[in-house]
Amino acid sequence: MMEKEITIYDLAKILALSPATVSRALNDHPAINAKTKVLIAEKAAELGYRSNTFASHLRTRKTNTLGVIVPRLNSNFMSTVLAGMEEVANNFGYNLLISQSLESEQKERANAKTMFNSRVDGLLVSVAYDTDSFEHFDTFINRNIPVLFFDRIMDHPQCGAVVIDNEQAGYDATYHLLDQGCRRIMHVTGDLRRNVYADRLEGFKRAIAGRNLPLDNRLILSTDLSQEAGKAIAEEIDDMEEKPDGLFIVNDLCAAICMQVLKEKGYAIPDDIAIVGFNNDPVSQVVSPQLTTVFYPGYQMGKTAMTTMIGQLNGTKSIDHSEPTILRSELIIRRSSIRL
Amino acid sequence: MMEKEITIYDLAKILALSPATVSRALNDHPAINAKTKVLIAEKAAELGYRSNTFASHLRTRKTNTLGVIVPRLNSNFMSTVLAGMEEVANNFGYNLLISQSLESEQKERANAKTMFNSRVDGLLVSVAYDTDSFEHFDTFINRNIPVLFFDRIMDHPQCGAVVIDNEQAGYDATYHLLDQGCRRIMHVTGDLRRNVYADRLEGFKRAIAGRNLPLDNRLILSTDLSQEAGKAIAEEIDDMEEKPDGLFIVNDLCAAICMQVLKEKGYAIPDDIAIVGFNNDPVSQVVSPQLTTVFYPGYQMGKTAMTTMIGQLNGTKSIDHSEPTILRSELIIRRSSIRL
DNA sequence: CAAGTTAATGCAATCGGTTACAATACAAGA
DNA sequence: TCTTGTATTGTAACCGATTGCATTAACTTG
Repeated sequence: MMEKEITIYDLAKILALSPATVSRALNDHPAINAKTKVLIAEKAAELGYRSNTFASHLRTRKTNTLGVIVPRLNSNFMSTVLAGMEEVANNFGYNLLISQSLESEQKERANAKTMFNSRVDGLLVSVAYDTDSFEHFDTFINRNIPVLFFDRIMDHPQCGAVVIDNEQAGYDATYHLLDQGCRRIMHVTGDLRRNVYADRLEGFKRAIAGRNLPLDNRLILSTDLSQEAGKAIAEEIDDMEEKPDGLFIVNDLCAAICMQVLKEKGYAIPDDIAIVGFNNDPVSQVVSPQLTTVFYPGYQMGKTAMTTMIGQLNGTKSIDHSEPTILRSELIIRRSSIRL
Repeated sequence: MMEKEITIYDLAKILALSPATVSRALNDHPAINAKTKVLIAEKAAELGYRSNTFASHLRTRKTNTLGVIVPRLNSNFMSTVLAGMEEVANNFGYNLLISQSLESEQKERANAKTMFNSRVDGLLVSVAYDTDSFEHFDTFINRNIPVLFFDRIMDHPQCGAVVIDNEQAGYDATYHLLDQGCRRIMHVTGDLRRNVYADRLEGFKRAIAGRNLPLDNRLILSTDLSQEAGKAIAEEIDDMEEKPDGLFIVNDLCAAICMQVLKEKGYAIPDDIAIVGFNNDPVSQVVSPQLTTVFYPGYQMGKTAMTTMIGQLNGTKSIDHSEPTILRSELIIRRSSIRL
């Protein structure tokens, strides 16, 4: 039952050729006669030959493996990103080593270390919630291993980045709420060290300023965007004297929970408070009223990031690291925010 | 900047020892003097030595990499399973090669092939929706590479399996609906080739039979459990003459959408129709009324599956393949089904 | 026909650990 | 003192693919 693994030496012996010729033929080397190539390819297929990647990697010092570190896998967005990455990586013969940091810098460091020891050819990262330091990526930079950030990026002169225009998305969402007559909009965001949250806040501020409305800092909340946070926000609103008439929470699940609690407390959505979320997560469609949100092009982001990475590895594309690649996002208007 | 990679030969030369001694010391071989080990370990740490896994794998014919194939990553359940697997794998120094079949047998085959060519030491699989054949796993079995199924399992004498007791879960959910006074329960399930769905159906039938109620086959629907399916089911119910008073849909998102559409059509939940979902997905908590569902112990399942796999690889645990490992699930009762 | 090209293939070293089989040193036992 | 045993370290042959540098045969050209 247990079949023996067949090597280029076996093929060479059977075909009365040298291992070198077999190796070159299998790699489509131009110096090898076309007929010989066919012969070797056929025999290889017949005997179920598969290249020993370890021997190959040992010799070439390339692993054909790329590391991916994400905060969590369990979001619709992330798994879509990964599907996009996987498609491209597969096409180019790369494997993916995927791990989650679970939003902890410590785990992110550990993951990075594992990736480094696995000698990935490149690293794609969406950084954790509380990551402050870049130092665990320095080892890669020092060894000339490309690091590319996506979505949650870090600013580094030698690293590429793929993002959506969070500032614009934040602006659009806020503008829409203003457009629906909201004048006192609360903005619930995440850790402002992360570009995605900081940028959305900027967009929020720009939209407010655009209407010459005052910016009330008490209406800007930095939370962990968890389900508990959603509940806490609703409680807090209920306790406020001057209540907001609009709510822009940059996470759908958090927004959905918050909306649910507000409804239980008797607030009418969207009439008392109009709500906008972020990500176009499936929950945004099952809550009632359905949640206005921002569509995040995950699949596209994954494909773009991977294409960029592989382009850089192959040296075909020289990456301009000065500016991140920016993808289009889109405001999806649903009933949670339509007041007119 | 670009640092040179250090090898055991470098260490050997610096310490005036042989590469063999260095290798053995680093692997904690008993024949090596304790002091020598310390000496070598210190020097290795000082110079930032990292073992070249390819050389090692080439020689030992082990990759320390395990393949994981899942239908999709984007469910709370799956990513929790993976977190559990990752934790255990990390502890034992294994890497994970993760890929999604996107519910397609074809893609599952492709993934399996990639895993095979990457020479994973073992494979953990939750099979796709439409997988019929086992043949793409035969290559692993033939080469004595252990294959372990989890959640969506295939019956094979040489493969282990980790599951929840789907029959019991289906029974409990149905029993609960009956207990709430439902007498005409509709069961919406997935592809009955999959154990998870077939078993839940069995539990459903057992509960119905337990009350001496008739089994109406028109009330058993096999769907793809998608969001669209959820909508279609609601339409179908609305068109029925004898409408069900209970609804057991084995997927939370599908159930949530169905409930939403039913509500729009004027049905009172749970009074007209009581609803139970499956998986304890976050959506089950944000819909109103909150959805009764079955808790799925994902983290536990991941840990158990990985522990079993690694135990088998190390030969420490001899696996009993005749019976799958069964984990406890739990019915979580929420307002969508409480009528009394 | 000799010299120079071109095309196709082979030789052998290399990548960096691992490990079977010595080899060495020193202490205990005869 | 000589033998045997034990503890430690060394030698060298792998693992399988890659590739710089020949080598050989066949073909052109002056």
